[in-house]
Amino acid sequence: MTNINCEHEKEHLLSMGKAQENVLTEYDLGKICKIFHVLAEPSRLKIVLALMNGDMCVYHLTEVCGGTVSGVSHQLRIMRDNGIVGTRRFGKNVEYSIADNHVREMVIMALEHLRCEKE
Amino acid sequence: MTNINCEHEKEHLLSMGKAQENVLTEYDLGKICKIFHVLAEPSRLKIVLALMNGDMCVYHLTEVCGGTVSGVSHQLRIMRDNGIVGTRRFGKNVEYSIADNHVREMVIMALEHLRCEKE
DNA sequence: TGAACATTTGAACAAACATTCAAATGATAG
DNA sequence: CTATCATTTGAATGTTTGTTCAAATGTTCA
Repeated sequence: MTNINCEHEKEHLLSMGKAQENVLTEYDLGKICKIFHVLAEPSRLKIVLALMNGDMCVYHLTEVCGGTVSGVSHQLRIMRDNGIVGTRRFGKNVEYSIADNHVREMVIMALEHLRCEKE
Repeated sequence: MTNINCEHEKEHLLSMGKAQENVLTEYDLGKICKIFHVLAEPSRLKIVLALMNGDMCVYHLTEVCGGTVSGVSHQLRIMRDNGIVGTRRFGKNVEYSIADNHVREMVIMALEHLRCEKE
């Protein structure tokens, strides 16, 4: 690949330089993609949106989000493995919650992004 | 489905109530999932991360992110269609940029989430 | 201990999608 | 106009993954 000469080449080469300095490891890149990936599925995002209103156990989440208990549990497992939700057991029940405020902020930003697009 | 009685049932029912009030339309849910979906692919996230350092055209992005020009263009198309990046043509070249600050914030939050997990 | 409940797990199938190569379009300069 | 460069598009394919059903695990209480 050789250089091309576009009108803004100087600026672009500068951007390239910075981008190359700030490049992530493949591992970190994968980790972050996984976070987004987890939130990218309607069934899972529904669960996260529900949990933003307060903690709930699997059964209640299923009532709010629809689908089967098994399906919801599968999705919760994936979210737990990726640090999106946290769990706490109370007797027979397991209470799920949003893992941290970064997750909350990510969802809020996505909602804002959508809201702004509409205007 | 009937009610169950877990230790925190009162709180959970309250959470359920709020969650049911704040439920999104299927359309909006899909839109937001799409946003996350776009950011969930390594090839695309690389591009977004690169663009956070400044605007670039397809060729330069390909140099920074690897892969083929065709592949990068395909991904840019998807990101453009979903309001993640914006475009501007300059002669033969097309300059790509991050669409808005919400996208920036979402990525920054994901990076923070990762950083906090490490500690 | 055993019965009932809440949740998890495993396996299997169908749908979604990133990647690639080849060909097409858009734009400029000679 | 046509040759060349930059980008886009289309079609095909191999992988990934959400969903479902059935069975297993964990927990309480009588």
